[in-house]
Amino acid sequence: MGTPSTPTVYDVAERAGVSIATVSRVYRNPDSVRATTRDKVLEAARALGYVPSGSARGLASRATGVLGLCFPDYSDPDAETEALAADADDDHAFMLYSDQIIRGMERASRRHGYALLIAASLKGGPESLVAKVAGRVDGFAVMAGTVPTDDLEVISRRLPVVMLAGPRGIDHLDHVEVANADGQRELTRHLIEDHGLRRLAFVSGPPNSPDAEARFHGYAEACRAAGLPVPAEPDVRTVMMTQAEGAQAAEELLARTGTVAGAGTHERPEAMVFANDQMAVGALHTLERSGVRVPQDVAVTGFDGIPLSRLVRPTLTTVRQPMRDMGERAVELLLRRIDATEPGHEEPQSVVLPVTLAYRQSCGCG
Amino acid sequence: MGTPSTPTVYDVAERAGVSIATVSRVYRNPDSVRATTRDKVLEAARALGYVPSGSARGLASRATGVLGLCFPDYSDPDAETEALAADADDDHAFMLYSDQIIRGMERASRRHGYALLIAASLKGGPESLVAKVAGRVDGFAVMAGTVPTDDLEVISRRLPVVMLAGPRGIDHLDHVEVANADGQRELTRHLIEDHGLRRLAFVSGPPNSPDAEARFHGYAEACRAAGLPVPAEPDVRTVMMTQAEGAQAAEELLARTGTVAGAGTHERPEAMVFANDQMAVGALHTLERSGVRVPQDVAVTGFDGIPLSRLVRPTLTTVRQPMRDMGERAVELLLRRIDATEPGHEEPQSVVLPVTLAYRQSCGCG
DNA sequence: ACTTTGCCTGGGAACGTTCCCACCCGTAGA
DNA sequence: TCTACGGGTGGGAACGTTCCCAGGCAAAGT
Repeated sequence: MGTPSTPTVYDVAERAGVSIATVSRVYRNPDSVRATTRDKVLEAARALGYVPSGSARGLASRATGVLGLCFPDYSDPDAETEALAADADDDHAFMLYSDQIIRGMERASRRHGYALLIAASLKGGPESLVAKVAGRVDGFAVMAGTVPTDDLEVISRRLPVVMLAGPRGIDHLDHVEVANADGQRELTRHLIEDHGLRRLAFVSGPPNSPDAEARFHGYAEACRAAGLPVPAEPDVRTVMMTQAEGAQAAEELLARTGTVAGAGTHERPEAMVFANDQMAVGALHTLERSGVRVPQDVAVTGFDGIPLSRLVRPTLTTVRQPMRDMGERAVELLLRRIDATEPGHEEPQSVVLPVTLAYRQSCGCG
Repeated sequence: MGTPSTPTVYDVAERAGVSIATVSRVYRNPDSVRATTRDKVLEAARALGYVPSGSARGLASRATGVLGLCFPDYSDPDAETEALAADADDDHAFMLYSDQIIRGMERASRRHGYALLIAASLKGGPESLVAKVAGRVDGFAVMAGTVPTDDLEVISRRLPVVMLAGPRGIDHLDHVEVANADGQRELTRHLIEDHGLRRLAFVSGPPNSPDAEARFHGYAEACRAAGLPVPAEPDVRTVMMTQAEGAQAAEELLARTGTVAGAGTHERPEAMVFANDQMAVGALHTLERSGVRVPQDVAVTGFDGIPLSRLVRPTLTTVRQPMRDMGERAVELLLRRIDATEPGHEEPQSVVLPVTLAYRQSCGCG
């Protein structure tokens, strides 16, 4: 009694001389309360320092008004390396994917009256992360590889989940991705047809990276379309797709140059096509050190369109991904499910966002 | 009852043949339950697709495990203008302040086992924003000018609130800010002493911007220290501190050059000191168009250290703010309050983060 | 064989809202 | 004057957890 640590509807009701139902109404549906009563309540609330409990409300109304986003741990291995092309302590000026997606989701959420709960996966306890978010939102988006599939399977039975940029993994989930194959195909076509390059090499990531795989397929398709030999496998595969690995991959490709046992002469590729910008940037450094000129001696391309791609010299030809749109679309998909008043489970929807090409110096354009 | 839309502890308990208390224990304190029992429960939960309700938990335990952040609406007037120095559709590659603070807070929150709830203030309903967040978190940070002071006053009586980068407004709040005056003073000293400039002009924002005011004070102090006339007011004031206004301010300063009625000859300033980077960048454009060379004819400096400041030509000398640290410190302050087991209200704490100077081309360095 | 000591587990009261229902009462229609 | 109607309000049952308190029971101590 008296003044408990945090005032509740009861306290406000008592002070205003009304029932708790009326207090609730004042906040939920102001128009249904007579003006004078409303003012009394508001005044009491102000005096008491009353703030409605989101938890209690969420419990009673079975809706939180919050959307969630789970993304991978920020600190990627390149976090520091990235800085080498810029002021040392300025690297945090660049946005990561997650930042852009956050921005997109935040915008869209806000527009629809939702708040956004974000949580990066902690290597430690996977369960803790999801559990924390899942129980607290009306629906959420997951960046690929953030949440164990098993957990996702369970959770997605209870609330809307949309998968971002990944393999759809669980087949009944909505998901949003970018046109990886299309982008890579077009970029490759550009190298072949517009620049007349013939000997290409593709550097990919691990086989379990759906993005990298899709890009490789686009690359292979372009080769087939141009009548070039169609590779069954990427020329090089890396594990983490980092700058360091990209540098190493470039080295390896250069090393293969020359005579190769049984295969006759192996000429240096005219273009190194990387599955992401990070690797391409790493390669750029290696090539420069080796005295190989880009793009005169060899063209280099990336994928993603990270800010660094434009700062590096030569500027990197790449494929830009609309990460922000991705966030926005994710929200739309979630809301569609949430608003669907629980009736027929609609077909899982899959959105593929178009990418845009950035032709810059490293391929001979710009 | 059969299979209600969403399973609860009761359903799990029933299926596992235990009490709801045990189910709860399995999630909250696994070690307190015998292994075999635990497995039964987990198995039942999995089968049912059970996800603990965050709302219910929050209600019962009076803690949400979530920290909040309210920040101003993203879409600033310069959003598009910014792009003019870069690829047209690439402007979203740059981080805004809010992004960096989000990143900082997210990192720190995660480290301490909290999730982050973010919400930008919607011009429309101010109440709705805060109410939504406030009731749902254990404490939150507010960027200056995002939440009406009255609301803040009420809310801060109920849970920890820390003010970011603003006037502390309400005096019992913790707050975090950067050393605006120090940075501007040092930068100004640099112009005067290291470059030997004498005629400086300061372009500030509106009087109600505490940041801009603090910077002006630092500027004035440096003038006094150098024995130069101490300005009582900035030479120019803008309203929104945008690029456009910066450009206009530069024009105005140039226009003042020449004979001024009654004031004798008014020489062109040797340095234009802007209270933020946005305005400085705008000025750079104007000066270039006017054929005024930077830094030969006039030095230009900004404040903030936005990514654009390094991309623009000449590169902009500025003061970098550690926005990310700001987010981290904010979290620390919040946790301190939260963990304080409600006893003596500690003194409100005020953290001032040091800034770092970036001497670049626009002042004659770099 | 009889306590004592703990480990596990079950009971049940909060936690602070929302929302359906019922109730009161003044006004308009008959 | 009586009935219908409807805006405004109060009562009280959920909502799904957590957590304190007991109680049961087996292993260990006397």
